[in-house]
Amino acid sequence: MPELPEVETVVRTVAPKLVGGEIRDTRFFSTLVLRADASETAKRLRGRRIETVRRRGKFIILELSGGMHLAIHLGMTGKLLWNGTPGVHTRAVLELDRGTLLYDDIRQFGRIEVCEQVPERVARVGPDALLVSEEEFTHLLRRKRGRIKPLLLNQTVLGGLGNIYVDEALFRARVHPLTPVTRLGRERARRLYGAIQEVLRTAIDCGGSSISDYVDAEGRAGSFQHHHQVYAREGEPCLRCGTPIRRMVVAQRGTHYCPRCQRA
DNA sequence: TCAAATGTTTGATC
DNA sequence: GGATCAAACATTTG
Repeated sequence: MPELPEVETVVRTVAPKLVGGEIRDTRFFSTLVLRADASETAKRLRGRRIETVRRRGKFIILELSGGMHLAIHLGMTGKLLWNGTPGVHTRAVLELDRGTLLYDDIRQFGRIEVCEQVPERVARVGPDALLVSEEEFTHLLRRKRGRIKPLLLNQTVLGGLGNIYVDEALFRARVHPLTPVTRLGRERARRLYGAIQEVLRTAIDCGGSSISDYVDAEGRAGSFQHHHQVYAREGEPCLRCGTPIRRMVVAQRGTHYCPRCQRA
């Protein structure tokens, strides 16, 4: 489910419910999604007030009273649900004074971490893809080598992009996924920056992409999947030139592109 | 039965 | 130090 637009949507829908609330109790039905043991995690959370809820890349950060931090990464199938109904995939429950927050995760690639400081893995996340300036973005590319798609997926380089939005942004910028960053040039780097901003902003306006079962904290699906131009469109005509969209594997991820609009 | 799925980490190799 | 690649994690779906 979750790349930057989906995580942003979750944060926006869950923040008004959580901020100001107090964590009364917690329940964990899986140790897999926890980085520390359940009783220690519970102890660190009980009685804390939630002061802020924010996003950093694909992480959701809850700042709690006493300087405690709760970091949630949704992995591939994680969901936060406000006052939802617990089911077989419910891995954690936070009971607040004003309602209940469920963490559901089918595949359990997501992680919940509670510590005094912002966790190191969160601190390592690069500039946020939505907030980065054009200057910062092009400067960042100039210092790197390698192919553009793996680079954009690297969260320490740029925070928030995932497989869907990288493919969509590269298509809109007419950049081939295997293009060496060193050969991008000023013009295409600028185009890529613009495409990333446009795709992310439009996707957030749509409440994200619901490609399997993604929903926000209130159970609402997103609609950006209807605006996908290449992702999961293998064999279908390119919306710009009519050439069938191709799929290949790059960085071990399914990669969708138009062989005509995005020349190698 | 096999492949693929919105992600990250780890270890091997160049 | 980096970049690349494969494998692993766990579950569902086609």
